[in-house]
Amino acid sequence: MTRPPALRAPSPVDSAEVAFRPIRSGNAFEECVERVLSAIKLGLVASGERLPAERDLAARLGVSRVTLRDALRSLADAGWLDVRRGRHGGTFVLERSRATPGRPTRRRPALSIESLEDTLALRRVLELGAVELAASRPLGKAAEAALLAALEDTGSARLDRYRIADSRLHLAVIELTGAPSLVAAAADVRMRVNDLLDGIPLLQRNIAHSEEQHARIVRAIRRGQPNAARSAMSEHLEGTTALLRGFLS
Amino acid sequence: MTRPPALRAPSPVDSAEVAFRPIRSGNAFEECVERVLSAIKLGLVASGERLPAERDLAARLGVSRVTLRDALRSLADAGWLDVRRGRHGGTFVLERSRATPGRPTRRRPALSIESLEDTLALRRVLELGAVELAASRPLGKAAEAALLAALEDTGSARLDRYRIADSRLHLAVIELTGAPSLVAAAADVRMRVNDLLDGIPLLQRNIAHSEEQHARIVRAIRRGQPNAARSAMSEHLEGTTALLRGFLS
DNA sequence: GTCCTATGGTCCGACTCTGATCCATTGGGC
DNA sequence: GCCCAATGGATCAGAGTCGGACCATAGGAC
Repeated sequence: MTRPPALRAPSPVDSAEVAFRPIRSGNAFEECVERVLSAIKLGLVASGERLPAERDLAARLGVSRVTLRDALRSLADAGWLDVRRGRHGGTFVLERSRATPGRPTRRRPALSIESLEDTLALRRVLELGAVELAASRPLGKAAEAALLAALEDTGSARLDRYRIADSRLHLAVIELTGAPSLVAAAADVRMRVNDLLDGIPLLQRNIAHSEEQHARIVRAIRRGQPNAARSAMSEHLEGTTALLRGFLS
Repeated sequence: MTRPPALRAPSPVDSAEVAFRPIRSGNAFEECVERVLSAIKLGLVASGERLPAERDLAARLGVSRVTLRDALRSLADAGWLDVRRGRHGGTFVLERSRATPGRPTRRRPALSIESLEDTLALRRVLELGAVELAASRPLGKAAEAALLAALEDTGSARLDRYRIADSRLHLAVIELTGAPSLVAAAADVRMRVNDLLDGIPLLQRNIAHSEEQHARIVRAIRRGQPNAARSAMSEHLEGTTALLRGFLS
């Protein structure tokens, strides 16, 4: 079971503190960069795919086109995007050949033990709850196909692509709940976990282990077994949880 | 069990849609109003209490003092706050005598059946996960006292104050997890639920029923019984879930 | 080959928000 | 009684952001 380590006294949280937390985590430009980068890193837009047209994307993000363009240009400069004009132009996600890792670009999040436990707790709650809900709903043909495709992808992904395929699979599971807010929250927390994992080497044997667990999770969902799905997911999350605790504490 | 009604086909959710959702739900002014009002409506600052000083609050919210002041003035105009100068001045939460309900002020959220189910699903996941986690952690003296105090308050709250006391108790439970992100997410979703409940009459007999369930939840937490806590909470949430589905669908 | 259309590229005037500075009020300490 | 400290009140210059209009490019339809 994933429990906060041992019997550490529960650190109190004051709701009033939380109620007055910052309204926005940065200016519009930074948040645009963050969002688009997240979409790429979580595999929500695949390599080679086109982002929505600037006018469209700006409208969806609720941001002016000027601001969005600044963000896109900054990502293009950093080697994430390729921007092309013309009839069938657009903004395309580049193959991320790990060739431009020079610029860190990313503000590293605070790595305190508290924020680590905070992130892990939220992830556990969201992903366990979601997988349970997903397994207790009827599974449409299309949804099942998407799920299986995502599972296949993690199986065939090479080491440097594994994190993306893994994120995509987890989000595919959560999409099955049909609850957009749940997907959004899970995507956010997953980015936080990925940022933490960036500092840790990924081992081939971890992947093999993960793959068995992924298969179990998907099987339980297809069979409509919420409890089995939940416990399989719990075991699965335990892997990265232990890994992160070990490296960062 | 709280399940989406019957076997309705799962509405697909596209992660890419979710990834490009609006970056901010309004301008800085509106979000300040929203936050402060939430803190009041959720009972995070009680009637008669003082908000943090403007300079302090502005810094915490990550907003300029001018903007925050606009928001506070607007809330004072609407009868929520009393602003006083001088040595021991400040911004105080007024007794909300239900006397100023004339101005709706609040933009009513979209009441589609999808957004209702979305909100309920997220609430269920967050609150069940949180109560389970809370019950599986050691309970400090101070935390236990706070929990019992919140439970007392719901018991003695009159009908027009019940919603606040109820919210406060639920958040007190979630605070026990020690995970600020979880508290923040739960506070947000709870505001969404409260907005929905605003359109529905509150019955005395619903309250009596709720109180038994609250007692069961708190008992399970104090005894360190995660499963019991979870199922008590599940049953409890079922109440408003059925109520909302009935009225809004 | 010409035109049309979907896309990115550029600029401008208006509005919003910020950070800083200084003023006004009030109650307690000395 | 005087002064100080903690608070709200007010103003301004500058940066950030927006909405809209117009330009540039490239491929497809005819």
